[in-house]
Amino acid sequence: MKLVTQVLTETVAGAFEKCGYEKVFGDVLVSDRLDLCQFQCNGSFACAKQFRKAPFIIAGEVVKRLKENSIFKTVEAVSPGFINMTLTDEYLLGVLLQIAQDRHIGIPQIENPETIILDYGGPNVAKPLHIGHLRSAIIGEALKRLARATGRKVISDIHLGDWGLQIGLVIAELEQRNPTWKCFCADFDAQADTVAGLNVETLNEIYPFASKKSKTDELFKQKADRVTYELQNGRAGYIALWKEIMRVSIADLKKNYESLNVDFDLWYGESDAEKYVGALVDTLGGKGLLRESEGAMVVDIAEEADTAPIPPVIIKKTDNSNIYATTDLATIIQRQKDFDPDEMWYVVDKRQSLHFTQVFRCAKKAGLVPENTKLEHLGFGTMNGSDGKPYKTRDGGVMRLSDLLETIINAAYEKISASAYASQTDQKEVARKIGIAAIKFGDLSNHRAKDYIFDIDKFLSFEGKTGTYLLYTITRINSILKKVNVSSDTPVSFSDIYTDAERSLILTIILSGEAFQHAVNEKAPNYVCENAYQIAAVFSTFYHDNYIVSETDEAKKATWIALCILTRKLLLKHLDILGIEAVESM
RNA sequence: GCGCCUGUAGCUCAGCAGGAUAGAGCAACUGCCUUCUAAGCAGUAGGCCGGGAGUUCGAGUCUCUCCAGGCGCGCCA
Repeated sequence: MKLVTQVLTETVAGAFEKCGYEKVFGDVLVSDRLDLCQFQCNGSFACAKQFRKAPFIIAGEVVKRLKENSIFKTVEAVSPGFINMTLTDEYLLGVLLQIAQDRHIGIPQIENPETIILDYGGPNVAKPLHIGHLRSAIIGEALKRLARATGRKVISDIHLGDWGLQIGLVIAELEQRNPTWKCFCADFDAQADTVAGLNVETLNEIYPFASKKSKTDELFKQKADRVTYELQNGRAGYIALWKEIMRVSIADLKKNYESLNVDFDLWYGESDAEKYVGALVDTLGGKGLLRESEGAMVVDIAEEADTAPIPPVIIKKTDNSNIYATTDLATIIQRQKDFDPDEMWYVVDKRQSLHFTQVFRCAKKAGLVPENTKLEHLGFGTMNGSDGKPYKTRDGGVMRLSDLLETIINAAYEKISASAYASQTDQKEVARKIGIAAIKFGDLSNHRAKDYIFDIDKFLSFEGKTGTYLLYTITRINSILKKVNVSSDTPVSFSDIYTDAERSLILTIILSGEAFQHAVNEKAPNYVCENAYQIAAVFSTFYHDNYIVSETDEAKKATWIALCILTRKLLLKHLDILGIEAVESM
């Protein structure tokens, strides 16, 4: 269905045209002065300039035409030239009913859905998830759901870091510790020989250890580089061990992402792009883009308009092994071949923006994707501690994602245990949902590209503008529906608007479509958060002012219940898009 | 050095397709649980939107400049 502002824009644009002006001046916005009106049009000012006439006069002429329209309760020209509009209650109720009956509850659908590959998550195998991985997962998941909710086709890919030096480091360290393992023998036979079993704990411990060691121990670093190269070139023993690392690590990752309610269509990794590296090098070579520089093979991507020197992309390192630009480019070839997408979005730390500039330019230059394919890096900011520096645990280490979740979920559990409303059976599950909601909403309500201060106490309080508040609002609605014995999927109807609080709620619900539109255009889930909070807050006022269960006027009561049902449905939709699960009671 | 990003209330942040009185939450202070969950509601107080200049009828929002902070700048990802 059409957005209300869109319908009004057409109406007002028509009025401008009838008055002899141009339609472009008819843009209608949600009023920023809700005390004066619901919608406004400021086109008279620009129109005044062009037609050399006072804005107030023009607004007056347009308003005269608009008054012929019965959808307005009031429509007036206000000095110095605003056009202020307020819709009739009948009209609002009509739109509300449309939303209630719309398959997409008023979320605008795109006409020509594009196919988008969404690359987020990006964890490294053999490396425990820490809070640095949180944002990519949360933001990427929300963007995926948001894009899908507005009709787009999205294919999500976790893009595992499973093929670079980090694997070489782990294998090198394993080899030093267990030199007798069969997989390290030159004559390892993948058919006959088996690999020693690994577990997550070992892997989690070994990577930080090896990484640190490589910085001080030059010989070890050289060994890791050699292992990386040999792995990428198919040494059987290393491949077999790598497969074991992958098996253990992916199982653990799946568990972690599942607990965050994050899931991927594709569990591809850098290693899956390996088979396209040959094609990449051929293409680049064939187009004469590849050149040797300081022992490495590179592609120049600097452009004349650049305000800063942009270094070339390294395709092959001095030792002929691949680097992340290589696999990213090879991955683009793979994605183009498999899905022919219209867009590729990368939800990756904003500090990598130079890297993506290089990769995207190289991809375009080499014709790896059609000219009009959009390649976009959606960078996000760092999660800092209250000291403004990257978040650390008390002892200065990097905080494990699982530890963070546990802390918050435990706090939620304590609160739940004290509640009179929580059912005894699923308190653990309810606590988990509340904890995840708190973390996700806290993250997503910040602007994506900005760094933000992560204050764990703020999350533990479960008060104010939080994910908890949204879940709480829904449980209140659930409670009412239970008391009046009405199912949440009962078809709704609305007889009238009885109170101001109600009108505010209705208007907020109606304007949700605009919020979703804005969110998807800007690829900014924080608009969804803001809108969800608005709905919940306005509902809470309405809830506080009017007692629904005890209402004796049947028509009024039925309308209010209908409002509860619709509010609940819409809030659930917001939460779903944010990747947050609701609870029945808490 | 060059480039990118950020600077809004005591704190954490929205707002940045330019519009009429700059919004939340937390913290502080007042009220409200014998009617639907007080994880709530209502209210008070708190701002030269980093400084300066410009564009505009109109700037927190656009441009320039200065200041402060963060980040990035070839073989890690």
